[in-house]
Amino acid sequence: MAFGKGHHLHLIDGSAFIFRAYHALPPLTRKSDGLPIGAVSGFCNMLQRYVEGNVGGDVTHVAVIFDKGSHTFRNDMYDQYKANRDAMPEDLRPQMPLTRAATRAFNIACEEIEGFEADDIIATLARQAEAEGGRCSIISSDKDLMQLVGGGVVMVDAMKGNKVIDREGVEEKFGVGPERVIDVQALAGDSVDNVPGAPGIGIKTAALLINEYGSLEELLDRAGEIKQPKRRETLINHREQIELSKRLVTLDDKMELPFTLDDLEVKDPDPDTLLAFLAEMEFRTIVKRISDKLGVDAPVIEDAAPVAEDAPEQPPFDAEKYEWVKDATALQTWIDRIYARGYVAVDTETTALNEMRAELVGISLCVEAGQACYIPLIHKGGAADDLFGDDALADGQMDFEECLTLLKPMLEDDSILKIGQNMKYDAKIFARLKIDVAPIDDTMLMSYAMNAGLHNHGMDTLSERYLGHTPIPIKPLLGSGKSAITFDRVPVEEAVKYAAEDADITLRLWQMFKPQLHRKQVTSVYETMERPLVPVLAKMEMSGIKVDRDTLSRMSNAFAQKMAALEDELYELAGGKFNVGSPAQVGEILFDKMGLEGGKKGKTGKYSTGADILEDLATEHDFPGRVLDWRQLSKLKSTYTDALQTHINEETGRVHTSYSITGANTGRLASTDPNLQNIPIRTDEGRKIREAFVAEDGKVLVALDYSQIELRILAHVANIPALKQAFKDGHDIHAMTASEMFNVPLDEMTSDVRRQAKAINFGVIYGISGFGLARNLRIPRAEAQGFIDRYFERFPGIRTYMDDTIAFAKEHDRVETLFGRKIHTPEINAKGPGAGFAKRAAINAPIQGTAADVIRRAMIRMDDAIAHLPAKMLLQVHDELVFEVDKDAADDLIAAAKDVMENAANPVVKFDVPLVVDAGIGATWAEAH
DNA sequence: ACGCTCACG
DNA sequence: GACGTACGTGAGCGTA
Repeated sequence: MAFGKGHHLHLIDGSAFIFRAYHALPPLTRKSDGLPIGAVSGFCNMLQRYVEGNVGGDVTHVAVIFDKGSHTFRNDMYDQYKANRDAMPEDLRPQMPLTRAATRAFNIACEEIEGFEADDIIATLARQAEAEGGRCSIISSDKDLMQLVGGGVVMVDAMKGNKVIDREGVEEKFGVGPERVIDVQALAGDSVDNVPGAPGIGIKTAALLINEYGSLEELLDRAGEIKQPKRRETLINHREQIELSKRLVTLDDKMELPFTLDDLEVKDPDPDTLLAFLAEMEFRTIVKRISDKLGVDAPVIEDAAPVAEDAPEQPPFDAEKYEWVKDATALQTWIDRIYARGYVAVDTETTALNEMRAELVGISLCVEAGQACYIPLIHKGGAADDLFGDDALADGQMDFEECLTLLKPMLEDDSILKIGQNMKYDAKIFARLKIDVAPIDDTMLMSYAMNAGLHNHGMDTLSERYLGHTPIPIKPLLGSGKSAITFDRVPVEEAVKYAAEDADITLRLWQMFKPQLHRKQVTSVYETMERPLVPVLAKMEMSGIKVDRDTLSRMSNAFAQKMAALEDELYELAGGKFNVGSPAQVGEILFDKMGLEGGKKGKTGKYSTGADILEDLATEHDFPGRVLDWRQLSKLKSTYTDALQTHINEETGRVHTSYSITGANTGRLASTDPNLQNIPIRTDEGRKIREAFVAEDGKVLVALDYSQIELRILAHVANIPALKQAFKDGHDIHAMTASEMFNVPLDEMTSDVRRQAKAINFGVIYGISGFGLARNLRIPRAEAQGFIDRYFERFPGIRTYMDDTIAFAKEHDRVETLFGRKIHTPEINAKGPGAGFAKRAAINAPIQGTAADVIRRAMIRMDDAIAHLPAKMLLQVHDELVFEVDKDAADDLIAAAKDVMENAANPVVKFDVPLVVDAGIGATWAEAH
């Protein structure tokens, strides 16, 4: 039957499928021979899901289109086309032919043509289908294909839940109809494909211009009429480049193809061929699924692939099935189910992301994959009550207090495990409502324990990677910018789908991760250093630290005055007004206007004006020094004295940061909203900011910090006798290093020599390089290299440690801390400049990570150790803990806390060197440190 | 949204 | 042999 009216052609962008599969899955290998097959596996799953999704659909013709080779006619037009693409990963290359074989095994047409991109073939076929009066759906999210939409052609974005992109979708993305997409692309260019376009013009501006002038050609011809001088010149000066860009982005839709539309007719796969291929790949799960579906016996796979165990059969996600809990009877049914099961996934919806300010809006629960509910509590928008802004409660919601009263016993029940994704957030919301959620599990922390370094651990990432499911995005529900609404304004109907799905996803992730923890040997890391931190941090964050607004405000004013004075001086020196805060303008004045030497342009074409460069120039001119002074004040004012005031909570009068447990790959915490881990201390002026951090009346702040913890850990792991002895004897480690290296007796040590040794000591922790040390010490590179050589000569154990660490990383794609925390280093075997980064990170991670483990252990034990004292732990700054305590109990606190910190490694790790903790007391953080 | 700059350990 | 590099973070600003 010839393709024509009533027929529907599906064109699948093969490369997009492959890359998505590759990035979505861990690097699986075939068990029998170690052949990488992660991408093939994902590709087959996607094909299978695609085929299933279209059973009974109206698809009549289908093909998967691939790219062939990397050289196309576009490279002949422009040699830089796609020149910035990274090389294909080594473990993906051998999988490329297998994806073609997989396509054929599914009996789907598989096409690729030398010298052309898949997009050109897709364009040609789409136009042919259109000409024959049929329809065409392109399965891809590549915006380059949007020019084809219209007539009978649409795109289907498989990444976004098969969202259909039609004419309107294209207009939304490009601001013009499909016919003008290439005009917009020609102007905007494309950094991914390295299409130059017109410098400084993005999609928004391009669409504006094209809509005004009708077409690119018209625009270029009448470019002289444009009012904005910069834009006018850009278009006139870059005409050729823009026209080239248009040719690059225009798809060839008139290729001569060695096959016809009729050849693409949908055919059922041959079960034997398909199963044989899948069995050969050792895809146990998908073999079983397809055998069951076709009603045939599954071929025997000798060696079970490990994927199968991790991916038990799960019902598909179906937002329509989630329950809207409206009353106590319905809720009680859920509570009964939870007790029958022993565990429940919980998620809260609130009015804000800041837990200290957010109000609880609703709760979702899930007890079994696919079976979840949402309990809306204070959604607005019931009876129209426009006088009061529609603030009436929506119908179908149970009483707030009644709901909490019913849930509280369950949430606090020792026998019911509460599972969450980032449970610290939900626990804090509940804690403010006097509910102590325990015991808990946290899928985000499980992922972190298993996969630190591989990817982030947000719900969207985890769901996509491990469940192959893209969660309902929150953006469309809340909107953005000025018109954004809070979750209590989301219609309950929509809220149920979104909120219940989160609990559903969390439960499914937990079911998958729980058995993996053992297999990946991170159970103890998770159970001793991740999960127990949740209540500890929640408590610290809720305590907050008192910050004195008046002190900050006074400092702000003083800074503003000094800045204004500096600005006047700078304008004088520059011979005119300019924006001191603009690095670009500072660079121009220094290097163009004043003609100073040493201007280096970065990749954006701007002069670099970092502090190190300006410091070098300060000897030649007054200007750069003044800029540095101004910058320091500007930083202190905007980031600290001004911004910090906005973070003072109205109710508590204190600042409540939020610690991210999974924020840093090494095991360190990260502090946000505000970041209290980078409050100034290095300069006297900045240090004053710490005077605004104060204790309540009758109390004092106590700061305890580990002395040289990373160097002590280095001395231990690299087993350097001289360093270990120096720490045991309590000597000045930097002076000792200097003495050993430069053969200077300790009593003749100069501060300068000690400073250099200190830089080397730190450099070693960071994965030292001659270049880095030279820059840090401002000495010639050869001299720096000489220092390093001498250091390694004197402490050969350090070099051995570094080599061993890198060898371990190369073999296992990860490094470990002394406590067993695993930190993945996926780039360690990469070629190119990335390799250097990866090596240094691999050297640093076990040291920084072990120190992070030590303080985590201390924090977890601290609660009990100081429970008998009128004291609270408030802050953690990597190697420092800050407490607030009644004045007369300060000494007791110091004794207790110091003991916990110094012995935090015991009994798991027995350090050869003592861990020493220094203490300080004061009315402010400045005094205490 | 992204790069620059700079605050901390 | 050249190239580009100290490790780990977060926030504010200017610029597109």
